[in-house]
Amino acid sequence: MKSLSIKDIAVKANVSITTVSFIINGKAKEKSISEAVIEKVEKIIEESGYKPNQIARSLRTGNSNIIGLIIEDISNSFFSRIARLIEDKAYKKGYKIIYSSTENSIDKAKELINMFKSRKVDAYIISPIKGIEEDIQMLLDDGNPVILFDRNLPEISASYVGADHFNASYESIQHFIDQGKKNIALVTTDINVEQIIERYDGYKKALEDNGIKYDENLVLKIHFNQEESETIAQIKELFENKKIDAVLFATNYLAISGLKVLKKINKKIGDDFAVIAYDDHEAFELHTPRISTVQQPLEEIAENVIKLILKQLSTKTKVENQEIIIPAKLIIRN
Amino acid sequence: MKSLSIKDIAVKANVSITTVSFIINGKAKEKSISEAVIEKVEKIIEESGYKPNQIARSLRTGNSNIIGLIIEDISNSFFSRIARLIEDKAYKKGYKIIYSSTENSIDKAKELINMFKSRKVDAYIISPIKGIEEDIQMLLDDGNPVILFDRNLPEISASYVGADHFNASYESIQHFIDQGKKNIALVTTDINVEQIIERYDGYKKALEDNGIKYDENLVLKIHFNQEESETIAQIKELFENKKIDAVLFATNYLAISGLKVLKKINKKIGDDFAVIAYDDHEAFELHTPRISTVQQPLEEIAENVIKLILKQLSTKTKVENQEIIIPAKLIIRN
DNA sequence: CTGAACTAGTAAAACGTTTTACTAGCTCAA
DNA sequence: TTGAGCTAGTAAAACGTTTTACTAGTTCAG
Repeated sequence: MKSLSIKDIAVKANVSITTVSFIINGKAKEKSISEAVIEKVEKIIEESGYKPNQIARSLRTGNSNIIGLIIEDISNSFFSRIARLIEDKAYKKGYKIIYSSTENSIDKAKELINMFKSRKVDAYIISPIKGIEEDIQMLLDDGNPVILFDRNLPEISASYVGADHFNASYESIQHFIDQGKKNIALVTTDINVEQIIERYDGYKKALEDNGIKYDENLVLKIHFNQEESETIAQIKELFENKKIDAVLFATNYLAISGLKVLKKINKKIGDDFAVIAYDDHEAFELHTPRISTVQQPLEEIAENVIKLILKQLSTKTKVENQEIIIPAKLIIRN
Repeated sequence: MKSLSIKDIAVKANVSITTVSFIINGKAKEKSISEAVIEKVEKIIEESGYKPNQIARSLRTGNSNIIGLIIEDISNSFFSRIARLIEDKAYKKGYKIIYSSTENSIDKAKELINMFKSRKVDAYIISPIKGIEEDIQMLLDDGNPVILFDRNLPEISASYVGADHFNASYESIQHFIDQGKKNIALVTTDINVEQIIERYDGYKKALEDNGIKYDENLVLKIHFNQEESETIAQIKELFENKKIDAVLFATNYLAISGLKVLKKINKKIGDDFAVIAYDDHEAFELHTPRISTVQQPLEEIAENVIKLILKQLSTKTKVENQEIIIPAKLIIRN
């Protein structure tokens, strides 16, 4: 069944298309359409269930009321929670989200950007990876609102919202040291993004400031999209063959793998072995013993992302770029 | 900066818009465009980085290459994992996903359907709630491909993909009984959807078949969008005041709350108290002791959803509705 | 040498909106 | 009495494609 068009409404109401359009868009008053006509048309719209074709509208106006969200993986709870918060807030302002996962692939990320571009999304929210700087720069050059989050790209001057990874990591290590730990491991990924590097830098700096020698054997860089079984094997090897009394996991899924290893080799978390995980996860609170964690302020991140987006969307003029760094919280659980 | 249009390409190549369009759409051969022209135009497109405007294309052709996904909550790991799998498979076929969460609100669900409709999505994948039957029926009447998943709506004859909730629940209870359990509780939600009802029916039938009297005091129906603290209080009340030796949680988030309660009141899972959770969650494998779970075959569900969608999209003619029920797996962990 | 069939393309309509520029009739102050 | 300003609208262009129907020239069988 063909759906109704504005023309059908116009014919039914015996007025011009223009008039109907003005009424739909709330410009009736300003364009001096009489009350009687407004009522008549509105009634017909109501009764017929007519809904304007957004595609035609987009084509004409050049904006889509859609915000593109590009993330690493929607099934990662960090991203899915952020996505939900962003969706909620965007929805309230009449924007819809169209998302896609990059899986850390540069090609896929580039493709997604092009896809969104040809779909004329109104704004881009991107958790970027290295290697797509050029593409993002093009978006910016074309005057598109772009907000980076979670990971920054230093070469790009776009607005950015993210947690203070360096300090969170630093504090975690400091906490270990305050507890008397000496052999502190870091399990991180080899993916070359700012936020991971900052976590690494925080680790290193904290050791250094406390006069503990950095030992590269205690840093395990996991290849970012390998099978979990391999990850587990590598962590197992680290835990079994190195003298370690504390470990910081740089992401929640690494921590999950790490906890599986501990279970497997029957190593207990306790006075002589401490663990902190980056990014909270339901499993951590339930784990016995409970796992300490660095909590990113998801709500605040989402809030700020949307705030920046809306600001950019509402003013035609280029807005000053802003970098919003929000402290992360170290939650100590025992 | 204005982006390029097909017209710009046509002018540069000194051919007509039509010719360019034919080339873009791979119809050059069939429309007998010469090899020389094809090459020239393709070169210009390549060099200029021209990408067709999908909005104009959608307006003209009437399809968008977008699939609308309506779920309860993207931040629930069951849905985010399904979403990811669906996204992957759809992406390979050139479709993008636009999703939204209903939060179990009928109004929001209706609104979302309208939104997707006015965006002319090519197909709808919906995890529905009661109360939107009419709206879904309208989509079907208009000839839109619609696949329901996870939850069926008995009054609607659309294609459906989901797990066999009744049997999974039945088997879980049977397992408890085989272990000698007598006082088996069910913690479920009061949300009125097929899949939850089936889980309840399976619980009841298993008790009945084993000659155990159904006791409504052992069934706790949690209001679906209340604060977690209240949920915890209600479960605590159940665990403390009723004689229970086993409990089945009808969703993973209820199980998470339940496990928190057990931790709080220091009740141990073991020989005299058994737990099974519906829908797996990373926390369950890591929990001490590990939590047995009913695993839904996510991959298979996503696979079948996409298969049905693609089948409907590829044939213009109405496809026979299909109901695909996939067995769920009871994973016993100790 | 004719005209059917093929080659290589093109002009223009259509998709459903928004928006600009216009009109015809009226009022009313100078 | 005139013309500026208001009222209540409308016609048509434009957004960027796809697609239908057309053409002008060439080939080649009969």
